Amino acid sequence: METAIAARCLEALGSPTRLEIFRLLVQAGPDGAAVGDLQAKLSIPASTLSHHCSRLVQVGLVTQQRRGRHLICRADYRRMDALVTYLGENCCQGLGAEQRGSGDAA
Amino acid sequence: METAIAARCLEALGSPTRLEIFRLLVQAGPDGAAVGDLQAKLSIPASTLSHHCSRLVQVGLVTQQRRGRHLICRADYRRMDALVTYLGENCCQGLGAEQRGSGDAA
DNA sequence: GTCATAATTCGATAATTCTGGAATAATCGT
DNA sequence: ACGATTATTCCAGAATTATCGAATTATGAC
Repeated sequence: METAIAARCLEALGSPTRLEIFRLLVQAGPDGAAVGDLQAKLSIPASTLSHHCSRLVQVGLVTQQRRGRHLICRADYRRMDALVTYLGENCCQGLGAEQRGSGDAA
Repeated sequence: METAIAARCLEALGSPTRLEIFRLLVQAGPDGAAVGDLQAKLSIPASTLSHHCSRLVQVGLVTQQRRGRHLICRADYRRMDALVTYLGENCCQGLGAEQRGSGDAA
């Protein structure tokens, strides 16, 4: 993953609301969650939520699929994994992601 | 790590310039790098760079230490590791950080 | 076609962040 | 003390992002 792309993903996740949205989608698992479900849990106006969702879609962290009147959102684990891998390789003492954590804890 | 803190860290890294600063500091290793060194590599005005650096310091991803006229910056691996762990545990299919990456690459 | 539901897009305002020149502070060498 | 170096803080303007009501689009049910 290129640095510019990583930065865009990080920025997308760098909002409390959007991070929470993404977390909810991860919790929802492969079935995903409709925008309306997210709205019910987050209690924010529909238009605001829609903007946040499309931000996550734009950077590829979330995918959307129409299902009738519902728009199902799903976390794109592939993308997220690439981001975490990028951070592990570029921002963590130069170790690959697989080796972290073996040092001193706390 | 709390979600609110994680979001702040992600936002701090979510700028191409700041992500590059952090990467440079990781590359610099334990010796760190002076603000001036960063400026030479990034070619941005001193005041702008200073703002970006303090943003990273504010969220705890970077520490600073005076050494004579130089202000040495260092990546705080502890903090970064906590962030990556948070992402692994909360945003990656519910797997702990230790299990990622065993699937298909690409 | 009409109505209800689900979500987006429009449009405008508020708030925040980014940027960088100028002034200031801190430190060192002489 | 003076000058040079290093970096911050002050300040203001530019640019971006956030918020959300109202209007619009899309789909399904009848």
